[in-house]
Amino acid sequence: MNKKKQQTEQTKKKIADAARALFAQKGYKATSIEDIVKATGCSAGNIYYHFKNKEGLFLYLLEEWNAEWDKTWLDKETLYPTTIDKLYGMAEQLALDQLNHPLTKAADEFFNNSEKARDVEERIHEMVKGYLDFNRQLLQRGIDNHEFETTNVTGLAIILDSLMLGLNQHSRRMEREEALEAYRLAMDVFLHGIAKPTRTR
Amino acid sequence: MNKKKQQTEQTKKKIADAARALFAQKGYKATSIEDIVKATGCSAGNIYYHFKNKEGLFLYLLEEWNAEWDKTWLDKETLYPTTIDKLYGMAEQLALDQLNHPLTKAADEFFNNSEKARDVEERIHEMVKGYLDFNRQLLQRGIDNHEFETTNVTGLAIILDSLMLGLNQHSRRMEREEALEAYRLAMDVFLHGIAKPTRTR
DNA sequence: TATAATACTGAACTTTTATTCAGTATTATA
DNA sequence: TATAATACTGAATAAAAGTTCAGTATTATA
Repeated sequence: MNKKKQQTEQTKKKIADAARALFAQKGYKATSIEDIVKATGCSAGNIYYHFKNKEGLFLYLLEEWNAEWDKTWLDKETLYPTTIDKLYGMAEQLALDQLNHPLTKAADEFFNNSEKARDVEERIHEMVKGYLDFNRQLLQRGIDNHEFETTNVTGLAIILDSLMLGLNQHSRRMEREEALEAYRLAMDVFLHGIAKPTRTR
Repeated sequence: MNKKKQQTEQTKKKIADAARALFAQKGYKATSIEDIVKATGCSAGNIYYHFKNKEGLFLYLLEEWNAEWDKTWLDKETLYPTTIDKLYGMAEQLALDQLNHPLTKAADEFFNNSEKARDVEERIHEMVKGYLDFNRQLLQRGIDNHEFETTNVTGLAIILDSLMLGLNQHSRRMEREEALEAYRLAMDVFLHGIAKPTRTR
């Protein structure tokens, strides 16, 4: 009850690694099962033995990715004293993540694709909810700390996610420093706005 | 030299109208040429007589759409006294446009699709540049009017576009009023930020 | 060792869909 | 009216790519 499990783990990892690299490089649709077959040396059938289908394989990678993001974040988070610092930290991590690991492009393609099975649609929806919850909790802490003056936490969570989502797309055309700067600027604006402080709001 | 041109115009419009509705409803990839054939009653060959290919047809619709957006905007713009008002007005128009005319979803699918011809990639890039220029000019006017305190106009143009881009995605899951409110809130944040006005920046 | 379970192969299947093109019909030109 | 140009037909093409499955090999179980 060991050599089998070990083998399965190893093969699954081999497929996942190759698929991740290919999806990142070529995009979701442009990466065929045949490509993964060539890259791994294992058969098409074997891929379908370990993963439900192409969508399932990609979802697996997405969730693995999310889990790693969370882990990295938890390690960092305590280092940031204020919520404002945390926000800048989050923006930086998102920027770096995107620069190092361009699965984001394939993810956008996947999310925006019109032909998705019902269960896939649901899992994506769950993920989005997860991102929003993350933002909501972060912002709520800022409110509790009296760092922010706002009531509509849910609304702001969406604004923040929108900002990151959009930047994610734009930063694909940027160099490393440019991207990092853009994410910082986005946080500046999110926190302080651009209007002169007349504050007639 | 008349009945022919008239016929061409009419057919082209018939195809464009049907395609627009289908793309909006089903998405880009999920809309087949066959669908358009059925909806218009004209043959597949005829579609290819009037448009280079499926991509070309979609690009035609996109550019038509952009042109209309500009026209609508120019009509409204003068009604807004300050740049701040203009920004809220722009956000509202984007929200409404998206609510009434969900070609945006298909457009995202199209933009994010990994398999695009070189010339298509370029036309998309031109469009993005157009959006950024639009933002840049708007913001520059605000600076000239001393409404904003900022120097990095180009950076802010990207931030603004990112915000609208991301909201565009989120607002698909919203009702009309909710979406409008989200766009307004986004503008509030863009202009004033969420941090308490300590302004240690 | 015999049997069951698991891991894997790879060719064939299936389906989908954009695109073409030889040929026809309609309208403009001279 | 003859000829050229334009508008259109629709069946055939063609190529891709995800998925399946009957069969084989390897390992666990009893």
